[in-house]
Amino acid sequence: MARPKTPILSKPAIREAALTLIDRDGLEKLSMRKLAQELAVQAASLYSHYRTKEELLSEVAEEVTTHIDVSGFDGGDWREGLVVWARSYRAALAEHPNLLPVISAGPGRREEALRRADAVHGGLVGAGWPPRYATMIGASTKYLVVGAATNSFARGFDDDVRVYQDRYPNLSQAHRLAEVAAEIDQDSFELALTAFLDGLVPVYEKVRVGASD
Amino acid sequence: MARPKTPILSKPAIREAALTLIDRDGLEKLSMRKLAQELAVQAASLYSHYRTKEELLSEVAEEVTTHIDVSGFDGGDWREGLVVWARSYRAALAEHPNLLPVISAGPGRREEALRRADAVHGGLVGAGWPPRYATMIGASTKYLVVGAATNSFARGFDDDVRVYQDRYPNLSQAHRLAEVAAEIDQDSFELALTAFLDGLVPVYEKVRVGASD
DNA sequence: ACCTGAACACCGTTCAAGT
DNA sequence: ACCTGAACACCGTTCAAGT
Repeated sequence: MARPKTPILSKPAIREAALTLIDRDGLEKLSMRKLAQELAVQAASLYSHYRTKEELLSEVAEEVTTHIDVSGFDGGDWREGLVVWARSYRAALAEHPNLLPVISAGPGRREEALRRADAVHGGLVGAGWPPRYATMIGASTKYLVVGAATNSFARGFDDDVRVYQDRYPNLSQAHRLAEVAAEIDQDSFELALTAFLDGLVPVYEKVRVGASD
Repeated sequence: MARPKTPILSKPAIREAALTLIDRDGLEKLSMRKLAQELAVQAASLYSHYRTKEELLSEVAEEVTTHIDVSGFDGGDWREGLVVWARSYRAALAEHPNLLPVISAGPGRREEALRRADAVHGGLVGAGWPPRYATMIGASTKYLVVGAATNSFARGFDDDVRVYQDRYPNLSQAHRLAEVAAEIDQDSFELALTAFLDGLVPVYEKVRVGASD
């Protein structure tokens, strides 16, 4: 049975199995051999569909980030656009935390990622930001999202941080992180996003183009 | 010559060689075998000094981050403290960009990282921020630094992004990134940091403790 | 205590061969 | 076109053995 009449594998099926394994066991544990085993196939068979492991991971990352929402710019409100984009971006990363290193490795050649970057840039320019500021603000917002995801989901503190409690007294509060980690992460992200956007307002007043007031 | 009278290896020498190879060839290319070869030794010999590759990398990361400066809080000015911390943090990451994944994997058990986290938290509380806000602001600032480093040094766009220029017209400006990447990165980081801190000021006025005015 | 040589249990990827 | 079996060139880590 070297070649069944109907193909066993397909790109979507391979991606799905890969993502399931990554979610369950972590990115480091994923190997082409284990992935093949999960699909009841030989490792070499995967290479009939994906040329490299890297290419496979890149497409999985693309799939996961498809639901990032850049429609918030449609109304012409740059602040709304950034908030919707940032929150949906963060939500996408939170759904598959083990995939974060792949996603944050950059959009690479991923079509959708480039389309979204274009929409953000265009939305900001359309709202009156000079192109150079649009670039910087797009980058800055991404910093916040990716940084928040990295620190939150990649576990910033060890599980047994309590060990250090008495040695570093000021951390006594921070150590409750282990218990209320998700809540603190969420609140920190919202604080950072709000403060950042509030801080941008006076800049906008100063540099915006097409202003008549 | 199974054991020379004076040891060939030492932890600092191993770390130095590892960092040199990481800087030169990238984190992924580093293997215990290549590292051993560089030190004119067998791979197994490294395990007399470090129990795992992970432990070695963790200590290299600790070494690289030693110069992060939290002294800015000494004057009681939280804004100055955060600026000094954030800039020196970013500078440390920029010096060894290939090591970024290891550093952003979290402080783990690294002593110095915990001491700095404590200093930041204590500095913010000392300046009048409620403990909960101190935690959030410390986290947020780290988001900015780590996010900026990830997007900047881990190459957010492909080298040959120009391919997409006509397909995504609004990216025409963003594509100059390739040439002026370092400058844009720097400016974006400063813009984000400044806007974030400016946005925090009214929050501070509202929540600070020990205020008499 | 520190290093060696050989081994174990893995990797990603290639390729002739089969249908 | 798609899958197999075997191979190649690697990995991190262990361990008895040597000094």
